[in-house]
Amino acid sequence: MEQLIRYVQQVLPLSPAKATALVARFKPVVFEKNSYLLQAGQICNTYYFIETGILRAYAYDLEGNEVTTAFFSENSFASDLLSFFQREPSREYIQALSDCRTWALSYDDMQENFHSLPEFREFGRLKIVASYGQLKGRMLSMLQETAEERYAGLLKNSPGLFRQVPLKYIASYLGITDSTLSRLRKASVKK
Amino acid sequence: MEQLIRYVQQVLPLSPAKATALVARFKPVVFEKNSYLLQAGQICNTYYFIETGILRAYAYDLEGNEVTTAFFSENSFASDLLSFFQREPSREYIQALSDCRTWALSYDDMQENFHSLPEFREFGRLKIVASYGQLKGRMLSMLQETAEERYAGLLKNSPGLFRQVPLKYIASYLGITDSTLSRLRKASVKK
DNA sequence: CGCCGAGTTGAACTGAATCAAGAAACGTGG
DNA sequence: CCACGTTTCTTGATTCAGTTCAACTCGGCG
Repeated sequence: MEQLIRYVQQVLPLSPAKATALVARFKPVVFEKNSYLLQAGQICNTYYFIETGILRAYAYDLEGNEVTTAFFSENSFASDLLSFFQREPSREYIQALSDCRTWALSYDDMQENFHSLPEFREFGRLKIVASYGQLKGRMLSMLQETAEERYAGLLKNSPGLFRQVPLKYIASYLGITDSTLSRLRKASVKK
Repeated sequence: MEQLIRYVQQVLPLSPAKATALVARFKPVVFEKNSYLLQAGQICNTYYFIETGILRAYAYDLEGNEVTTAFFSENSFASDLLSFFQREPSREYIQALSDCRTWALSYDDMQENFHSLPEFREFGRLKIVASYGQLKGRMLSMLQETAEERYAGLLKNSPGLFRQVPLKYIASYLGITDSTLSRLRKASVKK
């Protein structure tokens, strides 16, 4: 719980009392490796803070291939924001890639927080704008960069990822095949 | 002005009085073709509703090529949301591709609205979640679809674009060269 | 021990980029 | 309103990044 409070305070400077109020409605939930926090077709009803562990979100494309849309690591939030806020069925799965300890906030509790805590509104706005920014950055990298540049960028920004998750998930996150990722890795060792 | 009010009411059902209050701070501004609503380096300070006209947002990639990141048409909002909400310099240009009539809301006026009008908070949240959704859809289409599928999709969803803006901008929006777009167009005529 | 998922590698193939040239449309000044 | 220069768009030839598919290795696990 302290970890979540510290995280909130680092996003938005708040007194300990306010910060504690903000997180009061989060409930502890654990997931074991390979279990699902969300399945396609469900309305995402929970906003999770990940205390330990790592997750991925993925969807299926038209030909039935898995596409990894996001990774969620320790000290960050996991959720399908679209499904969560627009109250519509998700097209994604969110799966635990390791055993995970999380803090869960339900949609209703979040609404309560929005109504009763102005700071929570601010926090929410900051978080969604940040998510928008991440998505936009990734979007631009897909438009502008080669596979090699995207690989190099991810390796630089999230070196831990390569130690924690199977390469095939990383490949589909980068929008390339696992063969190509393997070749990129080989090439980058030589340099 | 009535157009803006109608737009607001269609996003969020509201009484005429409330809707009018929501848009009270918007000011009319016109732009002529090829002028800029925002330049890279500036902090985006205005949220524009486009009554007539069409705009595009673009940035430069590492090699100095223009990349069109978005189009904004009549009856929608134009802004660099990241720069606007995070109060940091934009990396994009927003340019009028035709003469435009707009309604402009400044950052400060938006904050006022957020504080004084709960409905505006709701409206704002809906809009940013919708923008997030659009970006995510485009992101997925970049990951999953071929150039041809993306072209077909855009043609289906925004046929008007092809009549209003130069193809080279559409090409860079799709993440392809103008040569390739030209060939795709030729191929799709044959079918 | 044998199997299975994860990763690597090779060879052939392909979608899209590049580069360069030409045609068509556009707008600007005389 | 025409002439000229500038974009815009098309097209061809070539190249290249990344895919596909299949074979093979390796490490873990039942």
